[in-house]
Amino acid sequence: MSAVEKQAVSQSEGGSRRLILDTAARLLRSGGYHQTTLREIAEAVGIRKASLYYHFASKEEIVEAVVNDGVRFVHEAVVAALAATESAAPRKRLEAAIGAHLTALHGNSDYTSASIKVFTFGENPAPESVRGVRRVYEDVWRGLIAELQAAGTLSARRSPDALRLFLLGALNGSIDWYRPGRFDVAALAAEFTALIAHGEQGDAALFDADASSASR
Amino acid sequence: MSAVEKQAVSQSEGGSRRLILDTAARLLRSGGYHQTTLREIAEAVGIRKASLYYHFASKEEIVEAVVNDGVRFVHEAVVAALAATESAAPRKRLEAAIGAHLTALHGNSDYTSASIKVFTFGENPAPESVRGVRRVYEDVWRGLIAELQAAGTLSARRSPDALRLFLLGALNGSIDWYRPGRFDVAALAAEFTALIAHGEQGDAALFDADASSASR
DNA sequence: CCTACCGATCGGTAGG
DNA sequence: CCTACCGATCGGTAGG
Repeated sequence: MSAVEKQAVSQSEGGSRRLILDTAARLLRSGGYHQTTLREIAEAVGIRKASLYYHFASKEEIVEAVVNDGVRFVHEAVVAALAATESAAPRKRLEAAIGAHLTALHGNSDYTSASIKVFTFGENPAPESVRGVRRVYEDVWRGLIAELQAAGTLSARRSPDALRLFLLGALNGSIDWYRPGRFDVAALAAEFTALIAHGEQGDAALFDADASSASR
Repeated sequence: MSAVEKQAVSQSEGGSRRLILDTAARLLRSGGYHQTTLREIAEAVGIRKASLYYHFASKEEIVEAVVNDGVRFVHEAVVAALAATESAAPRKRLEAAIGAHLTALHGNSDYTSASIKVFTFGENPAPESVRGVRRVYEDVWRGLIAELQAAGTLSARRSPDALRLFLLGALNGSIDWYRPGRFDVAALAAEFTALIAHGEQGDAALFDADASSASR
């Protein structure tokens, strides 16, 4: 079976849905909702625009699928990072969660950054499914922040809501300035953790590695 | 001269340029670049769409004017806040600057939030004038952060770039969640200041007022 | 998954 | 600041 035949088969077998979403995610990441057209998506995929309607009912449905997948992606990454540091120091868990969030945003997948881009510049009220998926992810941070405030890693005197909104805002804001090479994600996660976490004296070792690369 | 006559005169005398920009700012704030059309702007102003071209050469020119004014507006507000607290404690100066930035974003003017909305979701590379105006504003924060790190209010061990990007990202991110009534700007400024500034013991009085209103 | 088509709307221009 | 107009492009549909 030739590569062309294989592609034809894989498309007819349903892989084309994923291919459409991958492409849409990439275009939405850089162009946002209105700048991204169905024609662009179709052309990049290699089909006709009308054929998109064989897989999806509307542009909104495509965008919604990308946005939800993007939130689920970062959600799973952060949950995994917390599971992997289950018995580590609270501060390490925070750093791991921040690192996972930043990696989801700036790694190889376009879904999460597309999600932020589209949602942030959300002209229309986000569909209910999007708000639900997002809230579930935010709950992970609510839980983590409560844990860290109880442990004293984050000040118990601060509003948990303000903490979460401030931190997630700062992390998501990195899509506007983050460029690989200027910062690397691990160094950035360590910097951001140190910015809001107590017990700075504990990060002397981190600092040597951090600051030199993060202020490069 | 009545208020209505005054308005009519100011419009016929060239106030229409300002009126167009005010209207564009309001629409750009809620809709972003692509969602905001010249027809909408013209209709809201009460003229024909083609007449916009009597005042501006293109949509881009209108948007650019709004965005630059928005950055200048927040810039002036922060500079004024710093001037007003010139001899105050460094921490108070930080709080004043944060409060001024938040007030510019969430106060009565639409320009700054339109600026953030359009710039953030900046599909196209921002025009040179926009990048210049923005950089001048960022320099205010560079200076303040250096001052605060020297004073020990912000940790000198943190990257100044990371501090600035983190803080401004968090502040600008508030356009996605801030609603008057849930938080008030002054309480929010105090919370955010406490989140990143040292010397937390000093803010016991603030806290009593803060947390109760900020976590409402 | 395709060809062919549609009404709506976009930013912008001509000419006054 | 207006009327009148334009080519381009949008998301979406018909019918296969």
